[in-house]
Amino acid sequence: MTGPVAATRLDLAAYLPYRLSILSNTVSGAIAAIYETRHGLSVADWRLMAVLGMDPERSLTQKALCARTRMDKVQVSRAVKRLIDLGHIEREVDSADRRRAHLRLTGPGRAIYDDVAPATLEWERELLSRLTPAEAAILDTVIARLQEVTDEMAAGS
Amino acid sequence: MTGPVAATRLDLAAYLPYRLSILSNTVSGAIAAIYETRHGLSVADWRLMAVLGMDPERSLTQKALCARTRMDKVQVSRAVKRLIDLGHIEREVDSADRRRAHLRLTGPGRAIYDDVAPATLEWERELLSRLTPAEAAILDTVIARLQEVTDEMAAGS
DNA sequence: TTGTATTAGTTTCAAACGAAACTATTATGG
DNA sequence: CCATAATAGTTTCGTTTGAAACTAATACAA
Repeated sequence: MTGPVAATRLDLAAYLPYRLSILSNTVSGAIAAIYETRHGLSVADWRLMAVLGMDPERSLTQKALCARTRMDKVQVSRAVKRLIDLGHIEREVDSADRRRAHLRLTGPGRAIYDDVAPATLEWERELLSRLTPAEAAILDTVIARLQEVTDEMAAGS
Repeated sequence: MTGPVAATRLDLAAYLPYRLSILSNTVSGAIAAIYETRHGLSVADWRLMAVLGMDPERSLTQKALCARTRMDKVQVSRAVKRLIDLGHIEREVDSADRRRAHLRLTGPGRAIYDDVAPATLEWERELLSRLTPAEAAILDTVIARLQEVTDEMAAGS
């Protein structure tokens, strides 16, 4: 095996992007099972409800939801429609600019939020309990840094 | 706002599963652009080629590819078919057990591997260069631990 | 004032995906 | 020896997704 060729061999098991993907998918899958099983919600559905539930008295536009969740506007549009049809959120057209609408959780939507949010937070706590405080702190820093760097690299393209 | 209610509010921006998902998607998206642009390959396609390229002299079955990539067998099946149609991999039925086939990169497939693998490794190196060696080492440990724990929690369900 | 650019969100359509069922082959136990 | 179970992989079909185009509304410049 020549040096140069061996040096460029990619070992998936050690490759950070792959490991991040697998870890993220496993984690998300486990949590998605919670709200899918209990309330028939998709990942996109819950993600919007999670943002709207942060401050239930405050409404958000779809554009704002896109920004907060980093989801594509089409995906947000579809999830919003589903959640309205399910009666979990409601829409109020902005009289100052009829292109947009204000969205907020309904009473039933809030009940679902109050059921799911603690469960997903508990799941996170359980997971993080396996790390030392120092590890958790560094993980937090590293994720923030990698996100910033990757966003920069993506923006530079 | 009452204590208990406020305590269970979920802040997506601080929520580890969400942050992992966003980071992973951003990273994977950037890398996927490399092989999609250069060779028209999907994430699934490249993932299989990456595994087969690790040791080109050795063949693997679809079951083995599922294990190495943690991909669903249907997804592997579809990607294998596509890669065979593209001429990037070839299949040889196992004479001892005709249910399975041995898969390996073709010459052209290997050329693609030799083009993409270094580029994706370089991308990873560039990303990791923004971490200190200590941070990178802890990240490695933490990802492994979290994967193990999440797999356990998933298996316990 | 008006034509054009931009914005916010929706719809269309082809491709991809997920769950379930299926086929071909081999393993196993009575 | 043979019926059944299990395995490896494929196909079906309905749903979801992604890219592009579209609609309605507002902003802006001449």
